[in-house]
Amino acid sequence: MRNEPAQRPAPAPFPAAGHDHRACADEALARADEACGAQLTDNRRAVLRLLLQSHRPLGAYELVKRFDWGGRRPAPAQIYRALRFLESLGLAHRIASRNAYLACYAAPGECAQAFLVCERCGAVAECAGGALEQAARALARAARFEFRASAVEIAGRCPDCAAAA
Amino acid sequence: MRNEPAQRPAPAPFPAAGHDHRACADEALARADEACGAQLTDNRRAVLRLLLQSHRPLGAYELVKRFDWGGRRPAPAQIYRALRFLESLGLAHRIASRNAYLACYAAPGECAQAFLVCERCGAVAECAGGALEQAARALARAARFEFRASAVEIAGRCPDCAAAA
DNA sequence: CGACCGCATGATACATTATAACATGCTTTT
DNA sequence: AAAAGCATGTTATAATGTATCATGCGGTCG
Repeated sequence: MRNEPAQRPAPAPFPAAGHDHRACADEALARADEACGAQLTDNRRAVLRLLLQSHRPLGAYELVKRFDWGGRRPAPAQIYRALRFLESLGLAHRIASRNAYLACYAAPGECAQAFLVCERCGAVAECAGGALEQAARALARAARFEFRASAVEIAGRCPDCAAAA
Repeated sequence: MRNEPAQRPAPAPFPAAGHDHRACADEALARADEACGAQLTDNRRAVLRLLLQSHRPLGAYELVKRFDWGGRRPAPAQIYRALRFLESLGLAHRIASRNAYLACYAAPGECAQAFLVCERCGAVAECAGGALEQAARALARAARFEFRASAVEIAGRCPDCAAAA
Protein backbone atom coordinates (compact mmCIF):
# COMPACT_ATOMS: atom_id res chain seq x y z
CA MET A 1 0.00 0.00 0.00
CA ARG A 2 3.10 2.13 0.11
CA ASN A 3 6.48 1.82 -1.46
CA GLU A 4 8.45 1.27 1.72
CA PRO A 5 8.80 -2.45 2.36
CA ALA A 6 8.44 -3.54 5.98
CA GLN A 7 10.63 -0.87 7.46
CA ARG A 8 8.34 -0.32 10.33
CA PRO A 9 8.82 -3.74 11.89
CA ALA A 10 5.33 -4.62 13.03
CA PRO A 11 4.00 -1.26 14.28
CA ALA A 12 5.92 -1.04 17.56
CA PRO A 13 2.99 -0.69 19.93
CA PHE A 14 4.52 1.26 22.75
CA PRO A 15 7.58 3.33 22.00
CA ALA A 16 10.75 1.46 22.85
CA ALA A 17 13.08 2.81 25.49
CA GLY A 18 15.62 4.41 23.20
CA HIS A 19 13.00 5.52 20.71
CA ASP A 20 13.85 8.77 18.91
CA HIS A 21 10.53 10.43 19.15
CA ARG A 22 11.59 13.63 17.48
CA ALA A 23 12.58 11.86 14.31
CA CYS A 24 9.43 9.85 14.11
CA ALA A 25 7.28 12.90 14.72
CA ASP A 26 9.12 14.81 12.02
CA GLU A 27 8.59 11.98 9.63
CA ALA A 28 4.89 11.86 10.33
CA LEU A 29 4.63 15.61 9.87
CA ALA A 30 6.44 15.43 6.56
CA ARG A 31 4.10 12.70 5.41
CA ALA A 32 1.17 14.87 6.36
CA ASP A 33 2.59 17.85 4.48
CA GLU A 34 2.99 15.75 1.42
CA ALA A 35 -0.46 14.23 1.65
CA CYS A 36 -2.30 17.50 2.23
CA GLY A 37 -0.42 20.22 0.42
CA ALA A 38 -1.88 23.61 1.13
CA GLN A 39 -4.80 22.09 2.99
CA LEU A 40 -2.52 21.61 5.94
CA THR A 41 -2.73 25.21 7.01
CA ASP A 42 -0.71 26.79 9.77
CA ASN A 43 -3.29 26.10 12.42
CA ARG A 44 -3.93 22.55 11.44
CA ARG A 45 -0.26 21.90 11.18
CA ALA A 46 0.40 23.45 14.58
CA VAL A 47 -2.23 21.26 16.18
CA LEU A 48 -0.86 18.18 14.51
CA ARG A 49 2.59 19.11 15.69
CA LEU A 50 1.43 19.43 19.26
CA LEU A 51 -0.19 16.04 19.04
CA LEU A 52 2.91 14.51 17.56
CA GLN A 53 5.06 15.96 20.30
CA SER A 54 3.08 14.15 22.95
CA HIS A 55 3.31 10.48 23.60
CA ARG A 56 -0.06 10.55 25.18
CA PRO A 57 -3.39 11.60 23.81
CA LEU A 58 -4.22 15.21 24.56
CA GLY A 59 -7.54 16.74 25.43
CA ALA A 60 -8.77 19.58 23.27
CA TYR A 61 -8.30 22.06 26.07
CA GLU A 62 -4.84 20.81 26.72
CA LEU A 63 -4.14 21.70 23.12
CA VAL A 64 -5.62 25.13 23.71
CA LYS A 65 -3.20 25.64 26.59
CA ARG A 66 -0.19 24.42 24.69
CA PHE A 67 -0.93 26.28 21.52
CA ASP A 68 1.62 29.04 21.27
CA TRP A 69 0.01 31.96 19.61
CA GLY A 70 1.98 35.01 20.58
CA GLY A 71 0.76 35.18 24.14
CA ARG A 72 -2.90 34.80 23.38
CA ARG A 73 -4.80 31.55 23.26
CA PRO A 74 -6.93 30.28 20.46
CA ALA A 75 -10.61 29.69 21.07
CA PRO A 76 -11.62 26.08 21.53
CA ALA A 77 -13.48 26.15 18.25
CA GLN A 78 -10.20 26.69 16.47
CA ILE A 79 -8.73 23.58 17.96
CA TYR A 80 -11.82 21.52 17.35
CA ARG A 81 -11.87 22.56 13.73
CA ALA A 82 -8.30 21.49 13.25
CA LEU A 83 -8.99 18.24 15.01
CA ARG A 84 -11.99 17.55 12.82
CA PHE A 85 -9.87 18.11 9.77
CA LEU A 86 -7.05 15.92 10.99
CA GLU A 87 -9.44 13.18 11.96
CA SER A 88 -11.16 13.25 8.62
CA LEU A 89 -7.84 12.47 6.97
CA GLY A 90 -6.80 9.93 9.52
CA LEU A 91 -3.93 12.08 10.71
CA ALA A 92 -5.32 12.06 14.20
CA HIS A 93 -7.71 9.86 16.08
CA ARG A 94 -10.13 10.53 18.84
CA ILE A 95 -9.81 8.22 21.80
CA ALA A 96 -13.45 8.24 22.76
CA SER A 97 -13.07 6.58 26.11
CA ARG A 98 -10.84 9.47 27.16
CA ASN A 99 -12.17 12.42 25.20
CA ALA A 100 -8.70 12.89 23.90
CA TYR A 101 -6.87 13.01 20.63
CA LEU A 102 -3.87 11.17 19.37
CA ALA A 103 -1.69 11.77 16.35
CA CYS A 104 -1.43 8.95 13.91
CA TYR A 105 2.13 7.92 13.23
CA ALA A 106 1.26 5.40 10.60
CA ALA A 107 1.03 6.21 6.95
CA PRO A 108 -2.52 7.10 6.01
CA GLY A 109 -4.41 4.00 5.03
CA GLU A 110 -2.14 1.80 7.06
CA CYS A 111 -3.74 2.57 10.34
CA ALA A 112 -6.48 0.35 11.55
CA GLN A 113 -7.84 2.11 14.55
CA ALA A 114 -7.08 -0.32 17.30
CA PHE A 115 -5.84 1.31 20.46
CA LEU A 116 -4.25 -0.05 23.57
CA VAL A 117 -5.14 2.35 26.35
CA CYS A 118 -3.20 2.11 29.59
CA GLU A 119 -5.49 2.77 32.51
CA ARG A 120 -2.63 3.61 34.80
CA CYS A 121 -0.38 5.99 32.91
CA GLY A 122 -2.69 7.09 30.13
CA ALA A 123 -0.37 6.07 27.32
CA VAL A 124 -2.10 4.94 24.19
CA ALA A 125 -0.62 2.86 21.42
CA GLU A 126 -2.21 2.52 18.06
CA CYS A 127 -1.67 -0.82 16.52
CA ALA A 128 -2.52 -2.72 13.43
CA GLY A 129 -6.01 -4.04 13.92
CA GLY A 130 -6.47 -5.78 10.62
CA ALA A 131 -7.85 -8.91 12.16
CA LEU A 132 -10.12 -6.88 14.37
CA GLU A 133 -11.46 -4.92 11.49
CA GLN A 134 -12.13 -8.06 9.54
CA ALA A 135 -14.02 -9.49 12.49
CA ALA A 136 -15.97 -6.27 12.81
CA ARG A 137 -16.89 -6.34 9.16
CA ALA A 138 -18.04 -9.91 9.47
CA LEU A 139 -20.16 -9.01 12.46
CA ALA A 140 -21.73 -6.11 10.60
CA ARG A 141 -22.41 -8.25 7.57
CA ALA A 142 -24.13 -10.87 9.70
CA ALA A 143 -26.39 -8.19 11.12
CA ARG A 144 -27.03 -6.69 7.69
CA PHE A 145 -25.43 -3.54 8.99
CA GLU A 146 -23.66 -1.32 6.51
CA PHE A 147 -20.12 -1.01 7.79
CA ARG A 148 -18.32 2.29 7.60
CA ALA A 149 -15.68 2.27 10.28
CA SER A 150 -14.75 0.52 13.45
CA ALA A 151 -12.95 1.74 16.49
CA VAL A 152 -11.49 -0.61 19.03
CA GLU A 153 -10.27 0.54 22.38
CA ILE A 154 -8.57 -1.99 24.55
CA ALA A 155 -8.20 -1.05 28.19
CA GLY A 156 -5.57 -2.48 30.47
CA ARG A 157 -1.98 -1.85 31.43
CA CYS A 158 0.95 -1.07 29.25
CA PRO A 159 4.08 -3.20 29.68
CA ASP A 160 5.77 -0.68 31.96
CA CYS A 161 2.81 -0.24 34.24
CA ALA A 162 2.08 -3.94 34.32
CA ALA A 163 5.65 -4.49 35.43
CA ALA A 164 5.43 -1.74 38.03
CA ALA A 165 2.32 -3.20 39.60
CA MET B 1 -20.92 -20.67 28.15
CA ARG B 2 -24.37 -20.66 29.66
CA ASN B 3 -26.97 -23.31 30.23
CA GLU B 4 -29.63 -22.00 27.89
CA PRO B 5 -29.17 -23.61 24.48
CA ALA B 6 -29.51 -21.21 21.59
CA GLN B 7 -32.74 -19.62 22.65
CA ARG B 8 -31.64 -16.19 21.65
CA PRO B 9 -31.19 -17.12 18.01
CA ALA B 10 -27.95 -15.42 17.14
CA PRO B 11 -28.24 -12.25 19.22
CA ALA B 12 -30.84 -10.45 17.14
CA PRO B 13 -28.83 -7.35 16.43
CA PHE B 14 -31.50 -4.84 15.70
CA PRO B 15 -34.95 -5.49 17.11
CA ALA B 16 -37.19 -7.20 14.61
CA ALA B 17 -40.29 -5.46 13.40
CA GLY B 18 -42.80 -7.24 15.60
CA HIS B 19 -40.45 -7.37 18.54
CA ASP B 20 -42.21 -7.17 21.91
CA HIS B 21 -39.96 -4.70 23.56
CA ARG B 22 -41.90 -4.52 26.77
CA ALA B 23 -41.46 -8.20 27.44
CA CYS B 24 -37.81 -8.20 26.76
CA ALA B 25 -37.23 -5.16 28.93
CA ASP B 26 -39.16 -6.77 31.75
CA GLU B 27 -37.10 -9.86 31.44
CA ALA B 28 -33.86 -7.92 31.61
CA LEU B 29 -35.08 -6.01 34.63
CA ALA B 30 -36.03 -9.23 36.38
CA ARG B 31 -32.61 -10.63 35.68
CA ALA B 32 -31.05 -7.52 37.14
CA ASP B 33 -33.21 -7.77 40.25
CA GLU B 34 -32.15 -11.30 40.74
CA ALA B 35 -28.49 -10.57 40.17
CA CYS B 36 -28.30 -7.55 42.46
CA GLY B 37 -30.80 -8.10 45.23
CA ALA B 38 -30.98 -5.06 47.48
CA GLN B 39 -28.09 -3.39 45.70
CA LEU B 40 -30.46 -2.51 42.92
CA THR B 41 -31.95 0.40 44.82
CA ASP B 42 -34.92 2.44 43.69
CA ASN B 43 -32.82 5.00 41.90
CA ARG B 44 -30.62 2.56 40.16
CA ARG B 45 -33.58 0.48 39.19
CA ALA B 46 -35.42 3.52 37.87
CA VAL B 47 -32.47 4.51 35.72
CA LEU B 48 -32.12 1.01 34.40
CA ARG B 49 -35.80 0.96 33.60
CA LEU B 50 -35.54 4.18 31.65
CA LEU B 51 -32.67 2.76 29.68
CA LEU B 52 -34.52 -0.43 29.01
CA GLN B 53 -37.54 1.46 27.78
CA SER B 54 -35.52 3.14 25.09
CA HIS B 55 -34.36 1.43 21.99
CA ARG B 56 -31.65 3.98 21.62
CA PRO B 57 -28.86 4.95 23.93
CA LEU B 58 -29.76 7.87 26.15
CA GLY B 59 -27.59 10.71 27.29
CA ALA B 60 -27.29 11.28 31.01
CA TYR B 61 -29.25 14.50 30.77
CA GLU B 62 -31.94 12.81 28.81
CA LEU B 63 -32.26 10.48 31.74
CA VAL B 64 -32.43 13.45 34.05
CA LYS B 65 -35.34 14.81 32.03
CA ARG B 66 -37.18 11.52 31.88
CA PHE B 67 -36.68 10.61 35.47
CA ASP B 68 -40.04 10.97 37.14
CA TRP B 69 -39.46 12.11 40.65
CA GLY B 70 -42.68 13.68 41.80
CA GLY B 71 -42.37 16.82 39.75
CA ARG B 72 -38.78 17.59 40.65
CA ARG B 73 -35.75 16.46 38.77
CA PRO B 74 -32.81 14.61 40.15
CA ALA B 75 -29.41 16.23 39.97
CA PRO B 76 -27.07 14.91 37.32
CA ALA B 77 -24.85 13.39 39.97
CA GLN B 78 -27.66 11.07 40.93
CA ILE B 79 -27.95 9.76 37.43
CA TYR B 80 -24.25 9.43 36.94
CA ARG B 81 -23.96 7.47 40.14
CA ALA B 82 -26.59 5.05 39.03
CA LEU B 83 -24.95 4.73 35.65
CA ARG B 84 -21.60 4.00 37.21
CA PHE B 85 -23.15 1.27 39.26
CA LEU B 86 -24.99 -0.25 36.34
CA GLU B 87 -21.91 -0.14 34.19
CA SER B 88 -19.79 -1.77 36.82
CA LEU B 89 -22.12 -4.75 36.75
CA GLY B 90 -22.49 -4.82 33.01
CA LEU B 91 -26.16 -3.92 33.19
CA ALA B 92 -25.56 -0.86 31.08
CA HIS B 93 -22.86 0.22 28.70
CA ARG B 94 -21.49 3.55 27.80
CA ILE B 95 -21.38 4.23 24.08
CA ALA B 96 -18.30 6.39 24.14
CA SER B 97 -18.60 7.69 20.62
CA ARG B 98 -21.96 9.17 21.56
CA ASN B 99 -21.61 9.99 25.23
CA ALA B 100 -24.66 7.91 25.79
CA TYR B 101 -25.76 4.91 27.73
CA LEU B 102 -27.44 1.73 26.68
CA ALA B 103 -29.07 -0.97 28.74
CA CYS B 104 -27.69 -4.43 28.32
CA TYR B 105 -30.33 -6.94 27.37
CA ALA B 106 -28.04 -9.91 27.49
CA ALA B 107 -27.52 -11.96 30.57
CA PRO B 108 -24.53 -10.69 32.50
CA GLY B 109 -21.38 -12.36 31.30
CA GLU B 110 -22.86 -13.07 27.92
CA CYS B 111 -22.34 -9.63 26.58
CA ALA B 112 -19.18 -8.91 24.72
CA GLN B 113 -19.23 -5.21 24.19
CA ALA B 114 -19.46 -4.95 20.48
CA PHE B 115 -21.82 -2.27 19.29
CA LEU B 116 -23.28 -1.46 15.92
CA VAL B 117 -23.98 2.25 15.92
CA CYS B 118 -26.21 3.64 13.21
CA GLU B 119 -24.97 7.04 12.16
CA ARG B 120 -28.28 7.99 10.68
CA CYS B 121 -30.93 7.08 13.23
CA GLY B 122 -28.79 6.65 16.30
CA ALA B 123 -29.93 3.11 17.03
CA VAL B 124 -27.35 0.93 18.66
CA ALA B 125 -27.31 -2.84 18.77
CA GLU B 126 -25.13 -4.78 21.07
CA CYS B 127 -23.95 -8.00 19.64
CA ALA B 128 -21.83 -10.93 20.52
CA GLY B 129 -18.28 -9.92 19.88
CA GLY B 130 -16.57 -13.09 20.95
CA ALA B 131 -14.35 -13.22 17.91
CA LEU B 132 -13.52 -9.57 18.30
CA GLU B 133 -12.58 -9.97 21.90
CA GLN B 134 -10.36 -12.89 21.07
CA ALA B 135 -8.62 -10.83 18.42
CA ALA B 136 -8.24 -7.97 20.86
CA ARG B 137 -6.72 -10.25 23.45
CA ALA B 138 -4.28 -11.58 20.89
CA LEU B 139 -3.29 -8.08 19.91
CA ALA B 140 -2.72 -7.12 23.52
CA ARG B 141 -0.69 -10.22 24.17
CA ALA B 142 1.51 -9.48 21.18
CA ALA B 143 2.19 -6.01 22.56
CA ARG B 144 2.77 -7.36 26.06
CA PHE B 145 -0.18 -5.31 27.14
CA GLU B 146 -2.20 -6.54 30.08
CA PHE B 147 -5.74 -6.89 28.78
CA ARG B 148 -8.66 -5.89 30.95
CA ALA B 149 -11.50 -5.06 28.64
CA SER B 150 -12.22 -4.17 25.08
CA ALA B 151 -14.91 -2.03 23.59
CA VAL B 152 -15.72 -2.09 19.93
CA GLU B 153 -17.92 0.46 18.28
CA ILE B 154 -18.80 -0.11 14.68
CA ALA B 155 -20.18 2.87 12.84
CA GLY B 156 -22.37 2.62 9.78
CA ARG B 157 -26.02 2.22 8.93
CA CYS B 158 -28.55 -0.09 10.40
CA PRO B 159 -30.55 -2.25 7.99
CA ASP B 160 -33.53 0.11 7.95
CA CYS B 161 -31.48 3.20 7.29
CA ALA B 162 -29.33 1.46 4.72
CA ALA B 163 -32.51 0.49 2.90
CA ALA B 164 -33.91 4.00 3.15
CA ALA B 165 -30.81 5.56 1.64
C1' DC C 1 -10.45 45.14 -13.00
C1' DG C 2 -14.06 44.02 -9.82
C1' DA C 3 -17.88 41.20 -8.21
C1' DC C 4 -18.43 36.90 -6.46
C1' DC C 5 -17.54 32.46 -4.35
C1' DG C 6 -15.47 29.05 -1.36
C1' DC C 7 -12.98 28.25 2.46
C1' DA C 8 -10.38 28.86 6.63
C1' DT C 9 -9.98 31.76 10.46
C1' DG C 10 -11.15 34.93 14.53
C1' DA C 11 -14.23 35.83 18.13
C1' DT C 12 -18.16 35.66 21.30
C1' DA C 13 -21.38 33.23 23.39
C1' DC C 14 -23.54 29.16 24.69
C1' DA C 15 -24.76 24.09 25.12
C1' DT C 16 -23.69 19.66 26.76
C1' DT C 17 -21.47 16.36 29.61
C1' DA C 18 -19.40 15.15 33.99
C1' DT C 19 -17.48 15.64 38.68
C1' DA C 20 -16.32 17.69 43.40
C1' DA C 21 -17.61 18.40 47.85
C1' DC C 22 -20.35 18.15 51.66
C1' DA C 23 -24.60 17.21 54.31
C1' DT C 24 -28.28 13.81 55.42
C1' DG C 25 -30.24 9.59 56.56
C1' DC C 26 -30.53 4.65 56.99
C1' DT C 27 -28.67 0.11 58.15
C1' DT C 28 -25.29 -2.78 60.13
C1' DT C 29 -21.61 -3.53 63.32
C1' DT C 30 -19.37 -3.10 67.69
C1' DA D 1 -25.54 4.34 71.90
C1' DA D 2 -21.41 5.14 69.01
C1' DA D 3 -19.14 4.21 64.85
C1' DA D 4 -18.77 2.76 60.23
C1' DG D 5 -20.49 2.01 55.56
C1' DC D 6 -23.20 3.20 51.91
C1' DA D 7 -26.56 5.45 49.12
C1' DT D 8 -28.85 9.58 48.56
C1' DG D 9 -29.77 14.69 48.28
C1' DT D 10 -27.92 19.31 47.13
C1' DT D 11 -25.14 22.95 45.45
C1' DA D 12 -21.70 24.46 42.77
C1' DT D 13 -18.31 24.06 39.22
C1' DA D 14 -15.25 21.76 35.92
C1' DA D 15 -14.50 19.84 31.42
C1' DT D 16 -15.83 19.13 26.83
C1' DG D 17 -17.91 20.59 22.56
C1' DT D 18 -20.90 23.70 19.16
C1' DA D 19 -23.47 27.57 16.95
C1' DT D 20 -23.13 31.73 14.90
C1' DC D 21 -21.59 35.48 12.61
C1' DA D 22 -17.96 38.60 11.09
C1' DT D 23 -13.44 38.86 8.65
C1' DG D 24 -9.96 37.99 5.42
C1' DC D 25 -7.74 35.69 1.59
C1' DG D 26 -7.15 33.41 -2.82
C1' DG D 27 -9.34 31.97 -6.90
C1' DT D 28 -12.42 32.56 -10.94
C1' DC D 29 -15.49 34.29 -13.99
C1' DG D 30 -18.04 38.02 -15.95
